[in-house]
Amino acid sequence: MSKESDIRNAIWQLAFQFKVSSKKAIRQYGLPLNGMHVRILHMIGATPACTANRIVLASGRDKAQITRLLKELEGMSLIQRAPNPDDKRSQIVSLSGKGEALMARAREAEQDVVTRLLRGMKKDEIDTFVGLAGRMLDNLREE
Amino acid sequence: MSKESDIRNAIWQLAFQFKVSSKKAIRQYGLPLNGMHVRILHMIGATPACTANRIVLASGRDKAQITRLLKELEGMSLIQRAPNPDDKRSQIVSLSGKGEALMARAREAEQDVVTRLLRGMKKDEIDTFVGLAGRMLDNLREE
DNA sequence: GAAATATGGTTGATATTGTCTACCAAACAT
DNA sequence: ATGTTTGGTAGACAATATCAACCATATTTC
Repeated sequence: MSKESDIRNAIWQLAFQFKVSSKKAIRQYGLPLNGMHVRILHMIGATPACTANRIVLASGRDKAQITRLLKELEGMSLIQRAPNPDDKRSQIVSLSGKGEALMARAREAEQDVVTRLLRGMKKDEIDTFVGLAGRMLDNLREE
Repeated sequence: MSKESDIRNAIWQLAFQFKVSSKKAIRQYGLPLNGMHVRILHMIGATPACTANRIVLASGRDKAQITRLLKELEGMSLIQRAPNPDDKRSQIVSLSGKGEALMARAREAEQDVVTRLLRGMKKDEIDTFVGLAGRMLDNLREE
């Protein structure tokens, strides 16, 4: 198997299995969230003055998709919106109290998966992996 | 940002961007294939006595999904089926002449993406990444 | 200051990928 | 011979992704 196949398979298989494991963990915790919900909630929690556009930029996803996801999260009362003082077109979204509580549980669920993922790995190996992944991502984005 | 967030983001963002770039390349080559089509065709090309079940096991995907994908590829005359001499329930699938030709083009398209992905990276860095990814994948599968 | 262009967000429509269940024929175990 | 498991298929639905068109607002240009 060529180098090309190796790297492609590695990324493809790892990402899929990781997603499946995370989804299973979220489900086992009884959380009413999908993968993208959790990802978006993490971003909202970690981003001051968070707007839909910032999530679009940070995630690389289509703005239509992000708009829909935010609507679902709003419908579940996990986030709240406030007018953006700097731009009448947009709103600042933030986690609601319920959203915060739910995200705490989600973090636990995901922590379990990451612990399994990284078992037997040294800190510098993890850092190496993240660093290499970052460089590859940068390479792809240069276009 | 915690170690947990780092690794999760790294895998998530890299996999997505890689998929998007690959899809774009396939499209630019004018190939009538989706991501999963290309993946499956690769597997068929690389697997002697290939059955649906072997693809299910190798890819981790649902057998219903694999069945549908194979049907689509058959419909596009990219693969052909022959009775499995060892098991009357299953068929051996292989690339047709047309499938071989199309896969040659797909490999070119994907080669371009991998070349960009790996730009500025040494062979041992790539091997390290693939090795680390493999270990993580193994960790997740242990359950 | 008005007009043109770009941007943030929304909606509609559709495509692609994924998941779960039930079923049938065949293979395997008892 | 019977019961259980397996390979594959089909139905139904869920989740994720993409593209286009639109509106209100912001920015740029003249």
